[in-house]
Amino acid sequence: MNIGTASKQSSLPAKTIRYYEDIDLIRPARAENGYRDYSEIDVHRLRFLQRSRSLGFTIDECRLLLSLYDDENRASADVKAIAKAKIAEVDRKIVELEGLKDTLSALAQNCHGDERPDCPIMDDLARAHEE
Amino acid sequence: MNIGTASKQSSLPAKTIRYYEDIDLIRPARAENGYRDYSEIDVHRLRFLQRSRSLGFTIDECRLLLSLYDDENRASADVKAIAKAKIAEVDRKIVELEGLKDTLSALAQNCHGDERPDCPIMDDLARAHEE
DNA sequence: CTTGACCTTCCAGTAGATGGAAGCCCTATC
DNA sequence: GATAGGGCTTCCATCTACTGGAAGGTCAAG
Repeated sequence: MNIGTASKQSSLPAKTIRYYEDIDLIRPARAENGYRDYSEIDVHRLRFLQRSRSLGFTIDECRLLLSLYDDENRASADVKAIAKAKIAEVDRKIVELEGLKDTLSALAQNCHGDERPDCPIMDDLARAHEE
Repeated sequence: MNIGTASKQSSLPAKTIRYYEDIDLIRPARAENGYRDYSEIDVHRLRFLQRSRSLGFTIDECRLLLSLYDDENRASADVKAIAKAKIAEVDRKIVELEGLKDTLSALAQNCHGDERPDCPIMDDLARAHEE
């Protein structure tokens, strides 16, 4: 099938699919006219990529997951380890963002937010950890 | 002062400071030998940038904040609006990451994580919203 | 035969830096 | 005066994961 069809079936933009080919994530056959020709298996891999990317795995992690996907003898523990590492990473990001939110909220709360120029947010940004 | 000193005083790598100059965020004087020569005011701006970047403001937002910083007649409401928009953005990201974490956690929990190859995580990635 | 949708390649740009190479400049030491 | 080091300069490349667009080939319908 052509890239447009593969795109619909995998929920990936055609541009992205070509890019994935560029970085050696997937290598479709070519039809005689030079068009890419995707098999059902290719589409499965594309969907696999779509799903793992949407779950926040990086391209390199996807590469690793794909190789495990291809490996009949993989241990599920290997997959689980990657997932757990990703969970920990997501957790760290959440904590970081919550800290950020608290700081910003505290600043915004103290700002009267009117026509006057004096502003605690600006003061904080300007002071910026002068000791 | 030289860039090395400005770097220490602003907690920004010299590379980053040069980059900020490249994108017109700051324009230091030049000494006769061609070295960048930072004033106290420059360092304040650098610290301002360091702090606002660390609070998650984009470069363009920093640019805007800096112009407000320079504006004696700014309204604190303008600053507060930017901060509130950023808070909302951070909130959206947190929600998104929490959804991600829940999905990943559910997958990981169902995976026995041993030597056997069968793995619910892989199954999910492979199934990937086939209807 | 033409139109329009689809496909191809290639090049550039996004955000925000960061790494490295080649080459000055400055200070200290011998 | 020579030299060694550290710091400074510019410029170019690289990273992530795409996305946009131009120029042009292909295909099916009317």
